[in-house]
Amino acid sequence: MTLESSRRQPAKATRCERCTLHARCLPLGLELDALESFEAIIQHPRPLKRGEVLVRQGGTFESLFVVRSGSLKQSVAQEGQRDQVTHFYLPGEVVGLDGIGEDNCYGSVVAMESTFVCELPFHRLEDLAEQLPELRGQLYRCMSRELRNDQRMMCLLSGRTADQRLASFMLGLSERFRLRGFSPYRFHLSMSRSDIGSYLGLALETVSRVLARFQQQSLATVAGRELTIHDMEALVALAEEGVGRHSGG
Amino acid sequence: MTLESSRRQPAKATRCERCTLHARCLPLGLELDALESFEAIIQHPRPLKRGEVLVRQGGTFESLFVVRSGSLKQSVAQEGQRDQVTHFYLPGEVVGLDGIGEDNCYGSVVAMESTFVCELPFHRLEDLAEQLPELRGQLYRCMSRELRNDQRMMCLLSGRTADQRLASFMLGLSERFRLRGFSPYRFHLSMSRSDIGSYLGLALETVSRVLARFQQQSLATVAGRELTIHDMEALVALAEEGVGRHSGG
DNA sequence: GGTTGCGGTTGATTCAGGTCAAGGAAGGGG
DNA sequence: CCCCTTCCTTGACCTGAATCAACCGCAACC
Repeated sequence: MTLESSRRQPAKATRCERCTLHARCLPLGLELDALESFEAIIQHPRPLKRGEVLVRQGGTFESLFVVRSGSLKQSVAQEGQRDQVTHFYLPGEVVGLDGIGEDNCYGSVVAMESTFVCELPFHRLEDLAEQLPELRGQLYRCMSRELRNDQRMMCLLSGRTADQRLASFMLGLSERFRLRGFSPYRFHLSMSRSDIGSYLGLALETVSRVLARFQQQSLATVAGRELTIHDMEALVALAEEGVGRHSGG
Repeated sequence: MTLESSRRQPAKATRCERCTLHARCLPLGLELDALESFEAIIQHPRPLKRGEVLVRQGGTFESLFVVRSGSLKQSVAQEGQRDQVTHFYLPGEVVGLDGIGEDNCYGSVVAMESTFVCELPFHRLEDLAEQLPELRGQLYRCMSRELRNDQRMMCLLSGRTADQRLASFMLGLSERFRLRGFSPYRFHLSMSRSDIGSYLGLALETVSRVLARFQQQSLATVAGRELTIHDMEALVALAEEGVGRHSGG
């Protein structure tokens, strides 16, 4: 379900070329005129404020979204259970791939701070992809990358300790920021401890404690939501370390 | 990496229409002549014996595979850690979607019993999809279905107890067998306790104990690898039940 | 027939992390 | 300014599941 069109901003022509995310976004590799056709289908819902809903669980699937600035989380509400955070989305990442080929959306997607997105109505994107092999390739690539990420996540959730989960989480974010041209050593966590806990399958208290421990060990500093990584190598070693018999060795 | 072509069986024309899985397979919804073009690209590697490798982790991605009979598991080997089972594949399911748009395969796929597959060389499939919107749609649908399954799995792995994981697992298998025309109440587990444990993020001893408990509670009977479900409703209730504060309530 | 090895079960023990509880810091609204 | 709420931290305690270990059944093989 998209935002009501009455609230949409007047269509400003988007120039992907000028976008700082161009090198990491969906239309990557499109020729000039292909890019123009692509830009023509982009819509811009009004900016979202912290806590606002972009996609409502169970709502009709109509569009993919690309984060332009800000960040969002996807969470899944299940029968009689607390919401569970399944994804965080940073600028340049595609929201809604899991809705393709289904009528309705699997989870809700909520802004964690002021957030701008580009909206891509899926039927128009599909039409366009029919003519642009490059775009088709990009779509497949996005989806399979997400499949691999989810699998990595499944491995993380089943075999690793709380420390290792947090280390992997921090390294993952660090890498994503680095790829987007930000510092991989120092960045802002837009999600709460509770979101992190839900995402990593830990109680929020555990998240808090592990972060404190990392700080004692001089691996990283966490001041509120400002994270500074001091010892990347140690974090990598921790994240990859095998434990026990069941999860590795 | 596919099996060496020298070992391939002579190309027998495949008739998807005649296949019992037709209604649940990739070419679903193709017109007659489209179906013929599809059948033309199908190859048949020789049948796999238990333990044989269909896809080797890190090998070049070339093909998707559809299970025709038998079953396989995907497992991921990580730096200094035990292999982790990430998927089980039953007849009609598509293997290899996570390799699309990457040079090499994310995990290894191994037969758990004598298994036949149809091989679809991806570049040929892509060419064909260019002409067949229906096929494109089916590919997207498969991938997004897998994305949703992985998310469900992530939720299962982070918030649920051992009993709930096993209950969900059994119900998931039951449903998959049902959809394929087999009994949802009584079926064969082609995977070991250790595979189940790895998949569900549990020690194999825990799997064994929980199964024994289910038996005591008359929820199901497990004789070796023959599983009989006695109380489907109770299992559903167990699987959906909220626990504690962190995972629900 | 004995041996070896794998898969599975069961028991005893341990511990990582969940739960409960209390309180502090920060931000927003009246 | 205070109040209220939300987020975070820290401590005490408890428990579910991992670990360690012994053992059984069975099939393959010599």
